[in-house]
Formats: sequence, structure tokens, C-alpha cells
Amino acid sequence: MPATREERYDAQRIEQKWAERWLSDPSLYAAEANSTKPKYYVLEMLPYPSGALHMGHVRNYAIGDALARYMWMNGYNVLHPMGWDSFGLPAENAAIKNNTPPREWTLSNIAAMKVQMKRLGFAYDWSREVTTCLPEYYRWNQWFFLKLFESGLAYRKKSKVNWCPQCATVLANEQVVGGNCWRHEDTPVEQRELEQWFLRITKYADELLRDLEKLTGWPDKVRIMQQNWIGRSEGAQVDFDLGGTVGPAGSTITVFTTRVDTIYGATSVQLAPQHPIVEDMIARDAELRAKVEQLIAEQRKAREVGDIGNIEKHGVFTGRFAKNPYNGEAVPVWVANYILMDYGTGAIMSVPAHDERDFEFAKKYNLEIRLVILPQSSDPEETMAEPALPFTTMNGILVNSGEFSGLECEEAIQTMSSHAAEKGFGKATVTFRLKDWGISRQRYWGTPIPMVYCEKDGVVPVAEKDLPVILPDKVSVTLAGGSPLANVPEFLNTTCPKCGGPARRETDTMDTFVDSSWYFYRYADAQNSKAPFDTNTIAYWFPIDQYIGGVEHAILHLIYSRFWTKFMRDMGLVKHDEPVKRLFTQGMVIKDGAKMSKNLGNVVSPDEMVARYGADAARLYSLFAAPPDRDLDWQDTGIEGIHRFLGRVYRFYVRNPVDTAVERAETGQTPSLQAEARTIQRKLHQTIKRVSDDFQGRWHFNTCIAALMELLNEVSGAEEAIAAGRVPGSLILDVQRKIALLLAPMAPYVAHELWEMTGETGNLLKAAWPKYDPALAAEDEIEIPVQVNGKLRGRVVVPADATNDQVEQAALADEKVKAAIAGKQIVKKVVVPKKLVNIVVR
RNA sequence: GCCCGGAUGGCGAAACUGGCAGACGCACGGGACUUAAAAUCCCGGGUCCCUAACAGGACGUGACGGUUCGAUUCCGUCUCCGGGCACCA
Repeated sequence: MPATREERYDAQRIEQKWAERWLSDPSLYAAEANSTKPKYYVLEMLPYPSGALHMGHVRNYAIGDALARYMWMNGYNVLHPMGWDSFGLPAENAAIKNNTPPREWTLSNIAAMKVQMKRLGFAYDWSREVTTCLPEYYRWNQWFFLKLFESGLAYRKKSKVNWCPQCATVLANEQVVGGNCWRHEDTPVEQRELEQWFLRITKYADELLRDLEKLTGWPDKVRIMQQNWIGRSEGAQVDFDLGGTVGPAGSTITVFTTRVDTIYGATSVQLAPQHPIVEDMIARDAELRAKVEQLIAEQRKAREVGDIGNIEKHGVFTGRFAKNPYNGEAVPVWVANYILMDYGTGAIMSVPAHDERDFEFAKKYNLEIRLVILPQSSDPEETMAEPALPFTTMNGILVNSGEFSGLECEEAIQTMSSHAAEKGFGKATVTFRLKDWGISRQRYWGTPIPMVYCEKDGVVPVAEKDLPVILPDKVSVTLAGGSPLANVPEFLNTTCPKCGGPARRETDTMDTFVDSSWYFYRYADAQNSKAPFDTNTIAYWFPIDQYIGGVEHAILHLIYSRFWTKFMRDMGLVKHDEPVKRLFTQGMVIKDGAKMSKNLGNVVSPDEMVARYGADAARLYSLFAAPPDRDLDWQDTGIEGIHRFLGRVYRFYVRNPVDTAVERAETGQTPSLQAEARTIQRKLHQTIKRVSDDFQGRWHFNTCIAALMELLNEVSGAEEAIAAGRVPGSLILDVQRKIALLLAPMAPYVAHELWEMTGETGNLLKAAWPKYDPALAAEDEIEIPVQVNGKLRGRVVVPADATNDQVEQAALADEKVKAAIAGKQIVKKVVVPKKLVNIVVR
């Protein structure tokens, strides 16, 4: 049947109409205060306001919005907010390029993106909008900083830090990816010695690791990544005595090892080139200094290439010996380029027989290789064979190890650590890979760190009552290096909060990950001017029931946020240990097999998609094209298909208008439906079940949209029966209303239009999610495949409640099955209820 | 090197607990409607063999092997792709 003009699905007209209605009612998506409903907090990661949404955002928010709307329809008090991660370097780059002040640039980007979000129909409670670059927000960053400082969790330290020459600022360890800057993938990070502010995240290292077990609603992948990042390692520290002081660093080398059981096999001590004792040694040995500097250079180079793992091992003997406290043996002390100063103690004992790296090094420099562990045989009587070296597993017995010989590795580690502690030359200890979080940035567009430097009183915190320390507007931004704020006298010069004398302000600003570490708390109490938020309000909304975002924040943002929550708990501000109950990481949106990028010219613009196919189609397609946790390969023809589907849905309503009077007329009757009508009714209830199950469980929106397509195919295939009056109007109306309801979370605009076409009014958020009737969803008859020797040979149709015997009889009676088993002996008959029959013959 | 994930038609994918592989959609081919086009509607389809056609048969979920009446699904070995960590002592 050809489509008429009135039947045309005009997405623009429909979406304009509903957008006007929705936008005129700001309370529509507002979370309720003092609600008796159960609460549900659904959160999507807030965007950086770059100026335009990309398809990745659309996908992220389409998932979150579908969930939020579904929960609303299921009677929850939903909190669904949005905000802007709006500090950061791009605003400064834009300022330099276009001569626009960062503030202006950022705020106009926010305005533009908000228009896009509203056009896409996302149901956000804008009264709770958080914009991190505004003083109303960042004053609380400063307030938290003061609290951290009071608690000793914020401290200042001079150290080697990661420096990105492109950003002209320092980076945290988490922001260095493979030796390069996380924002500039081709820019190697340099090491600079700077005085910096750090947050003591390591205080919570153990808890951050332990509580990962509680996060059962998080993807394993993310938990494992965090576990690796924290890098807890149990071992022992042991002191090796140099037999005399070299310099200020003393005469003891403390090594860290996870295999103290192998210490009788230690044949040298290896120091990191930057080790303080090495510095003492080279202070009066020019020759050694040259060699050590060479090792440092090699290390730096390898690090810059991101290849520290494959560095060619080099070392130099220092000419000195250190005493192994277990056996009193003096072993040579070396400096080696594969020893890292920033892990453990920067010194190791080298046991070539039982460590790959030590083995390789010993071979190269002809150091002694001494076997002290023999593999443990499963048969104790069996003589133990000499293993291939290096033998690194823990499945062994100690030999040549004095009083500890004969112990198994595991128990030897315990015994020998205790022994060291008793004798006072060592102890069992735990080392973490996680380092404290360096938050100073030598940039302008960030939260000013609220500290003051006074000649007399030193480092003094700004008084709480003087917050916020306002970021000045008139700043000339350059990437010359050094904080731009240092060139603003009005900002720089201040008075000491303690003595009132002249002082200067800290000119570094905070890492923007501080902003995102707690923004989701502010949503719950966004207008609070007395505190970052009210503790009781938080207790109601937290933890976040569902957080949705990209996996790229698995370590950075998500570990900082967990740390922030634990700190706030310890200061009594929140009552829970973890901020996020369930985490979902959606896949990337790619095109032609590659990440969308301007360079490749494969960027799909959401605006263009909305203009051409409508917001509903753009949203629905991003849910349909792939399960949400997988990457989505964008295909322009795919969204066309979805647009076509919405058109077919729309036409079904236009072509089959049901007078609502019909409903009333038919109520009270129990119509015995004819076969065609019954098929439609069954499909309807099956579809409600499938869509509901997908929302509850796996979030495979692609399959629930497929289910809706199947339902539509069913009813539009029955147009003849409908026209002939063989399908009751009440059933058609039921189908039409339920399709509108099922579509509402994913394609809200057209869902509302369809809802209205069935004579309903009111927002679908307030309509109840449909329920299915299992009896109506059930099949009367089912088709059972019949296999012979595991191969499909026939199909039989039996009543759904047929017994196994009946099914078996039907199967054996089937002509094709008969032919397949003719002349053969039946060995076994397998009948799986409602599934299949398999007849095994010989 | 270690740890996670993935591999199914021309393409995106489905098969949720071991039970008909390929739902749904895209692209494609054929047809209807139309003066024509667009839009819309209907039909077809994994590969190969056989057949005039109907029908029939064999093979098929990255590879090889195993368990099972039966394997995309479980086990073992391997290949390729993506991600994380990496002389972390």
C-alpha cells in the first residue's frame, strides 16, 4: 500500500512539538524531595565542554536516559543530572589561538552543547547542573583542599615529576600513558624536579584494593585494572651493611624483595642509579659518576620511548661490598640501569639462580649463580633434580640456606621475615605501585590552590571564611611555562592570613581530576551555599545506583573518586565507603573500523543526524547497532533503517486509528480471539517480556529493539485481518498503547506522539511500564525439531503441554524420521521437554 | 612476557542455562504501485553438490583436538585482533 502524505513520519515536526512542551516544564525531570518512592540515582560521566557533542556522548547519554526513563516508569524517584567538567587546558589553547578569554569560550561551549542535549531529548534535571569552572563549585575544591591539608593528606614536596612540554605543566602518574602525555599521545613526558602539592592517596592504598571486592556491580575488567594499578606486593626489607659510611645517606642498603627465601643465593646487591648512596659514592669518584650518569641517561631514554621494560641491562661495579645479614657474606655492590628508584627501596639483592632479570645480568657480567631452591617433587622419595635456571617458581625447597634449609618457599618467607625482625636487620613489609597524587598544575584555567607563602610564617592556608580564592579574569595566557597566575600582581600579592604581613599566593592550580572526584555529590544538593552538600541528603541518594561512562576512566577518575569518598567518610561528611554501586562501561563509537577523528575524516556529527533523521532515530540506532558494552561501528545506512522502522510504526497508527469508544464497547466481553488475533496478542505479551527482561538484566537494547520490530512485523502483516474486522479494536489499541510505552525510554519523542494518537494524554514518565501476562504469552503449540544421531531430520508440531511420551511418539511417526531410521536399531531416545528429540540409531 | 576481552553470512549482529546456527536490521537481487522518480509494500537469500524445477544431500560459528546422544556454548592447545600492566624486585 503506498504511503500518503498524512502517513509520512515527520520526525522534525513531531520532535519540535514535544520539545516545546517539555522545555516549558522544568519540573518534568526534577527529582522529588521527601519522596516515598524508592530512589534511583543514574549518572553519566559529565562531558568536557569542547563545543559540540560527538557520537560517543550520544551513545553514553542514550543508554543513561533509557535507564532513567525506564526507572521513572517503574515508579522510582529518579535523580538524573548533568554538568560540565569545564576547567582544563583546551580553553587556554583556544584563548591563545582565537584570543578569546577561557571563561567566555567555555561558557559559550556549554550553552551550545546544552542546546544539543535538549534537542536530543535527554531527561536531565537541569536545576542541579554543575559547572566546575564557576566559583560556586570550585570554592568547595578549595575547601576540601584545606581539609586535606589539616588532615595531613595534602603536602608539599620537591620531587621528580612528569612534565608535558605540550601542556607546559606537570602530570600525575595516572596521566602518563606509555611514557607519553595522555592528551598528547606523541609527546614524551620529561622528568623535572619541582616543588609540588600531593594528595596522600597511598594512605588508602590497602582499602582501595580491599574494597574492590565489594564492587560486585563493576566490570571485572575495571576492577582488575585498578588492582594492577595499586600494585600491592608483599615482601620483606633487609638491611645490607656497607661496613662504613660513604656519605650522608649512611652505611646501610635496604633492599626490598618478595623472595627473601632465596637470600642465601644473593650474589650481589644492585642499586638504582639515582639511589642516595650512589650519589654519595659518585660525589668523590668522577669515573664512577660518568658511568652512573650514562646509566641514568639510558634509563631516561628508555622511559621516553616507553620501552623501559626492554632496556638492555647495563651495570657498573662500585668497588664496594655489602654484608648479607643472614650468612654474613660480603657481596659486591653494583649500580644497574634496570633498577627503578621509584619502586620499593630502589635497591635489590640479586639472586641470579631464581630471578630472570638477575640471571640475565649475572650471565652478562659473570657474577656467581648459586642454586638455593630445588623443585619440590610430588613424590618425596624421589631425588630432586637440578632445575633449569633460572628457577623462579615458589614450588620448591630451600637448600644451601643454613638453618632454613629444608623449608618450603612459602613457610621460609614467613620464618625468615620474622627472623630478620627479631635480629633487627629487616622486616616483612608491603610495597605499592600506587603513588601519591600530584595535583599541582602550572596552568591558568583551574582551581587556585588556596595557600599563601609568607616570609615569616612559611606556608599558610587561606582562612575558610576567605574562600573562594577567585580565579582572576584578566590574565594573558601563554604556554611559556610557569603558571600564568604568577604574572598577575593583583592575584599574586596578598597578606598572610596569620600575621597580616605581605605574602604571595600559590600560583599553581589544581588538576581537573579534583573537580570530577566529587561532582556527583554536588548534584544531590547543588544549591547549597553553606557546605559542599548536606550529609543527610547524600545519605538518601547514595551510593549512585548506576554510573555509565567510557572505560578510559577506569583508573584515573574512578580511583580518584573512590579515594575522595573515603576521605570524606573519614571526615564524617558521608557515611558510605564507595560512591558507585554499579558501573557500566560502554564501548566506543567507531566508523569504518577506526576511532572517529578529524584526521581520518570519518566523524559523524550528531547535529547532522538529528537534522536528517531526528533525535529518536539517532538515539535508537546507537542502542540498536550493537550491545552497549561493545564498540559500535557507525553505518549511515543503519540509521536510515531505524528511521524507516519508526516510519513503519507511525504508519501503523495512522492507518489503524481506533476509536476509543471501541474500547469501552468491548470491555466486559471476554472475546474469544480468532487465530490471527490470538497470534498478535501472544506476540504482544512476549514482546513486553523480552523488552522488560533486557532492561532488567543484560541491557542488550539491540535485542529489545529487534523484539519491537518483530511485533510490528506481526501486526502490519495482519492488516488484511484487521481491515476485515477479525482483530478486535480493543486489541489493536492495546498493541498501540504498549508499543508507545515500550518505545518511550529509547525514542521518547515519537513514543509521546503515538501515545497521543491512541487518545492518551500526559507524560509517559508518569505512565506505568506495561506488564505481561505469562498465560497470554504462552504458545499453544510448539514445533519440536527431531534429530537422528544429532542431525536434524524432521520437525513435529505438538501441543505445548504434550508429555515426553507424546512428543516421542509424534517424532517416531514423522515420515522423514521414519525414513532416516529405517532398517536401523534404536539405541537411545533423548527427549528434552519443549526443546528437541534426538534418536540415536546404529 | 603477564592479565582481561573478542573472533558467527557481503556488513552490524542474534541464539540468555549444552538442544533447530544466522532472529532483527543493513546492503543486495526480483516483483508490485507510479507516466516516471522518490516514498511505500511483497518475495528471495550461509557455502557447496545434485536437479529442468520440486525435492534432496554434504559442509559450516578463527584453527586443531577432547567431553557429550548433541558443542557458537564446556575443557585443552594454538592463531589473529583490541585493551590493560610491564625489568614493579
